[in-house]
Amino acid sequence: MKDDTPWLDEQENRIWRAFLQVSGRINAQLSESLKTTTGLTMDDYEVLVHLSESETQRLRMTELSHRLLHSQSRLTQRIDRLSKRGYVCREKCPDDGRGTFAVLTPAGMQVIKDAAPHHVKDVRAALIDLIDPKEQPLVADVLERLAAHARDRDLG
Amino acid sequence: MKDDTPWLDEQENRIWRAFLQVSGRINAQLSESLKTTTGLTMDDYEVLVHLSESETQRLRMTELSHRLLHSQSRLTQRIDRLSKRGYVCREKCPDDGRGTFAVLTPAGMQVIKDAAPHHVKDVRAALIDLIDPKEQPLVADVLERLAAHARDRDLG
DNA sequence: ACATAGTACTTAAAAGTTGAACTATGTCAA
DNA sequence: TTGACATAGTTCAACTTTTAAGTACTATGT
Repeated sequence: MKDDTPWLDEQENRIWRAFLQVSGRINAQLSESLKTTTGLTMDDYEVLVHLSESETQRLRMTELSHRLLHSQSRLTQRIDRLSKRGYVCREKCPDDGRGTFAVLTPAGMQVIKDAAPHHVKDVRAALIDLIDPKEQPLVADVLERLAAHARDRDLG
Repeated sequence: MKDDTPWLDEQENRIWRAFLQVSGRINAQLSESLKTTTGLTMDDYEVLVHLSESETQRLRMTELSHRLLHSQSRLTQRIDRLSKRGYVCREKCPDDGRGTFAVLTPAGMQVIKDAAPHHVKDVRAALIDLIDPKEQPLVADVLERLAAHARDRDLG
């Protein structure tokens, strides 16, 4: 490469390093905690959350894989495992013969309801409660800007 | 569970969702980019960075696994692969018969030197350049607070 | 000096992920 | 219609990570 991108300065470097650490560690801690209290991985939990938030407790496979940032084959296999455990099932999409819905079962709904309070507590302890309410608007703003940018880049 | 942890409010939820998205997407994008420009995964790159920053281009396996947040066996196998490619090698620790150093080779040093400018450019594009310099001190502060907390929790 | 416990790392098998190929269905223009 | 192409989802082989032992050495107490 031959261009003028400047190196990261002191403060930029601190941001980058801390970001790496935080995203790695928070994820690890939440996974750990979820697994011991509910037997679910973070990925499992995220699947169930997205389904539970859908009006009809169901989402198309492709839509769900986009939301989770998972490949389709990864999702196929995760849904296989979750349905073996009885937390989701598949339904053919009536409008499109190619399509499949992942559907949350009552058992799945129960599991996530049981898990949620623990999880919220962990999210607070690892993230939210460490950000002063006065800082929160700016943090939310920056994070959403980053998220929007990353999303655009993934698509457009 | 039976306790008083309050649910996440609107703003807290925005922070949490955006955080999840950002950490997932930035990681995916940097990996993608690293892989196409240098053939390294993010994990490979991180190994080489840590070794290159050590005074003597070497670190004990356990120390390295802690820094990377990888299990020991995961690191063992990653070092196996990197050493097959000639970027690192192992050396017995003279002071402790149980110990092993992972050591950066000249080829490894070269690879990372070639990769770094691309990577910095990507980090800027995905993260740094999207944070206004006026916001950076606060963001650095918050992220380091989160990192410190997560680190403490992992150890003590 | 010897047993016991603990640490550092590796190995092997199971579980999960990736990426390409495959099946089946839908769309659209000639 | 039909043929070409696109889309939804699954499958399979190669690869990576996890989990659970296993090996080898160090530290500690008697």
